[in-house]
Amino acid sequence: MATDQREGPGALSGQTVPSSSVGSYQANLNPHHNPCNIDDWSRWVSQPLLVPSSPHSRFYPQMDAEYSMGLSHQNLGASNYTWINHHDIPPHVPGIDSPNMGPMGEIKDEYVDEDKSEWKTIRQSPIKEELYYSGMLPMQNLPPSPPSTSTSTDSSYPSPESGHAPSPERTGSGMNKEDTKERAGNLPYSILIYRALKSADGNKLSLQGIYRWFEMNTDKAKDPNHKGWQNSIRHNLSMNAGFEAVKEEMGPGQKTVNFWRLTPAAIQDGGIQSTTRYRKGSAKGTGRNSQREPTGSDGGHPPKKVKTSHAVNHSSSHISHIPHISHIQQYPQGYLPTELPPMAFLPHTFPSGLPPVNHPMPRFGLGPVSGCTAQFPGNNGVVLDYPEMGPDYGPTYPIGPTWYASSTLPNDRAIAGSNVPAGPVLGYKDQ
DNA sequence: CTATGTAAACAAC
DNA sequence: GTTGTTTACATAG
Ligand SMILES: [Mg+2]
Repeated sequence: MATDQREGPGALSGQTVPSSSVGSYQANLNPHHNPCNIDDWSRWVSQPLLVPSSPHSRFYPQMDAEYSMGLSHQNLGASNYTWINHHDIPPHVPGIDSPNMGPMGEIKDEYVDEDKSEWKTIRQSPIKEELYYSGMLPMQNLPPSPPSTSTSTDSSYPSPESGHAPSPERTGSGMNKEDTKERAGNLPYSILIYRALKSADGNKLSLQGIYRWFEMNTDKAKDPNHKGWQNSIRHNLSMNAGFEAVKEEMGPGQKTVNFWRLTPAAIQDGGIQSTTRYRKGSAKGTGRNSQREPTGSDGGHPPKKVKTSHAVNHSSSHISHIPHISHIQQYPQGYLPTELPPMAFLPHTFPSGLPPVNHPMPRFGLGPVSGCTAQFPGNNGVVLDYPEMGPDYGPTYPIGPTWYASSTLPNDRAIAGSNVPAGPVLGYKDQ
């Protein structure tokens, strides 16, 4: 069969934590806010969390009320990601069962380092269906696109998104056909890819990012009927001129990452065109305003040269002082991650030893992230730095005026500023 | 014919 | 093994 072995769920899941401030959730008009449709936002509302001092901590966490999303660690192991998605876990009711409350409701004041060795055993979980809000995707935070005055003479797809983000759900009963249709349903790959990129910051995503998007926003990745979906995606990316590959340098000497980006034309015309134009002698679309990728030669060829761009600097100028942090590193150009490496959602094992709680996390692009830590050789700990007030990803605790550490876990070396306005300034905790 | 999905060969990493 | 490019084949409309 020699089937393309590249299919199937591999590394997955990018994600984001809804960043709200204190108390209850309310519509966030912040353009950076990720309006993902999760059925019950209240479950993700920041909750007061008293972070106890840890003898292990090198920092000096204050006892100020801290807000955590109640979910934390991400394992950035090299492989075998799998997210946990236990629907059997009762919704977390803010205020009722605080993470720091014991079975009896008592507040735990003892911090116990989590045993990460345990994570490995937890990790093995089949990817369940009906995950969260598979249908939706953020179709906002994009510069006002010019009216889709599709002037192309060729067949171009009508602007896919008619304004609204497909609603989530399909679990259980409700699911009107319209939903099925408007969702990522049976739309062709080219359009889906378009949507994926369109929804991404900078209209670009890595191949893996696109895969992830498909996994969470379409059925292609789950449905056994769609076998070579990844192959198809690649095929479309390559063949459709509406998608271009761009190399992005993450900094001097650092690795360059490849992204697939929507062509300006594709964005302007409000959509991409048919990927069809194989046919050896198809003089179709080879003409001027065609968005077709001109067919050069014939075989499996050297990857086309890709354009190079640099990450944009969205950083702020000032940096807060970070106590007890060494190797403070600021990305040369204010590394604004386009997206993060694949991450897995692991159940949050509370320090108190309570049973782990697996929150269904929204999974998709990292729009609202303004900064993040890099992957550490050997381990984990990526921290997302959100532009909004509030903690970043993980059970942060203050280590300074505007800085928060992701946790006190020995292995979580990463820290990031939080209330810092879009400060992609990172620090490493002394090991 | 056109558009789309798949498979697959094949090059370059 | 992954990422890209491109041809070939099948099929629906
Ligand atoms: Mg292309």
